[in-house]
Amino acid sequence: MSEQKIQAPKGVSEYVPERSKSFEFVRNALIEPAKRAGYQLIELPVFEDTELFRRGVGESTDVVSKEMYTFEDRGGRSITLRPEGTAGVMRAVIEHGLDRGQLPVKLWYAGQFFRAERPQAGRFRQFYQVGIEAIGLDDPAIDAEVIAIADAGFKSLGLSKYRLEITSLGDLASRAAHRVELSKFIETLDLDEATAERAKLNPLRLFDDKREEMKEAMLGAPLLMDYLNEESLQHFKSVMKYLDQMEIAYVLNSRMVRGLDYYTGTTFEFVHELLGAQSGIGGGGRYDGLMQALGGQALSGIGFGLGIDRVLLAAEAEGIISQESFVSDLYIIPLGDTAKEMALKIAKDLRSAGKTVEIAFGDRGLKGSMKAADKTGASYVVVLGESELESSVVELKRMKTGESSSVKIASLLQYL
RNA sequence: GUGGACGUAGCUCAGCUGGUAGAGCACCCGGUUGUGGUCCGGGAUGUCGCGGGUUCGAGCCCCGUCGUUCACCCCA
Repeated sequence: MSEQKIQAPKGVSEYVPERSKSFEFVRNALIEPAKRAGYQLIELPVFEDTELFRRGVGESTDVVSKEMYTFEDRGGRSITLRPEGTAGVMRAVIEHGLDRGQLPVKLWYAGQFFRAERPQAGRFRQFYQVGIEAIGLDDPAIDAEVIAIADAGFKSLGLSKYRLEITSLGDLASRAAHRVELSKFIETLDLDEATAERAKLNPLRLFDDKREEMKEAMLGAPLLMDYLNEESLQHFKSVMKYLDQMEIAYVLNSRMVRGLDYYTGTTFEFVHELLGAQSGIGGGGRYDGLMQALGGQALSGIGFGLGIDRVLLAAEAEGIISQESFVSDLYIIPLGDTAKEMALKIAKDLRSAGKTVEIAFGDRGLKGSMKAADKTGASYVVVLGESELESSVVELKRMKTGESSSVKIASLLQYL
């Protein structure tokens, strides 16, 4: 009698063969450009002190106010499953004094993140991100490079149906000035309760409303871009200039909104055309006050987070994920127990020489084993039976052509 | 959190106005002794998501629940 089945928790994304191969491929492709630009791995815990996100991400954000997995551990501490990566990285940078050496500190990470949202296409409660952070310098060239690294990852996968949107949120002074004007404007609007509530929390949010009537109403709203001070404006112009020079296409979106409080200055988002409502495949920006807010020095930084799940979805939507199957070099079919012992030994030796070798287990018939070998896509197959054991010579069969040749077991390696 | 759709074998789905389940693919075995991909034959598989209710009787109707999915919201 079987017990009741246990299912995965609601809304998690998980990857099993064959698709796990595509996931691995996408993840590595997104990491590679960061490595080539000199970013180094930082491996962090998936849970942190809840306070880190309250202060780092911001109490007023949806992420912190209603989407965090927070619980008390056995010592009565408030723990939260990380909903994003930047805060944790900053915490670790401060804790380990990484910012005491040469700047910028350049780090990359990859892993799972958690947000208790209603699941939807491309939106999961546990999801995967690849991210980088460049901390300590305010050079606009770094902004451009960070963006270029994300873009390089998408391009190396062959993605083309996406666009890069950029804007500048300016510094604190610019934002404060704009916020006053924007709030005044919003007061002239006739809003429903929920929307008014959102406006109170963060008036910029209204730029993101998807309803046509709201888009129209916001048409005349004052734009933050027009309130940037000279320094912010120059910085942003430089970023655009560098992007132009690298021939990275972008569109200026002065109505872009980001949901995390720490963003300042250069802010960007990659949007894929084929994905539906959850179309952001990556995003990031500069954060001026974050490190200080977490008890560190007053250093600026910039980084991004790329959604592996969504990039995979996008790649599948564009039909550019190659489903080349797992291929082993050699498939050994042992007939009988002595042969099985021999097979294990041969496999072990060839593997230590770098070959991918599989063995037919379970004493199934030769025909079945051949079928199994065929399915794995093995390049070569060898049958180990009485005569082979006696002569120490096997028929090395090349699966593609069906041809085979006699090879000494001892010298198998040089024929693979 | 709010609203809509959906939930039948591993996968994709069929199942007429309620009468206790089927196809294709996949899987396993075989087609004379030890060689795959085609073909032929045979076979296993489901408490019809779960729990209640209506009914003589429910995969089909009703309620609840869990899950998936789409949109809002939010974001990767």
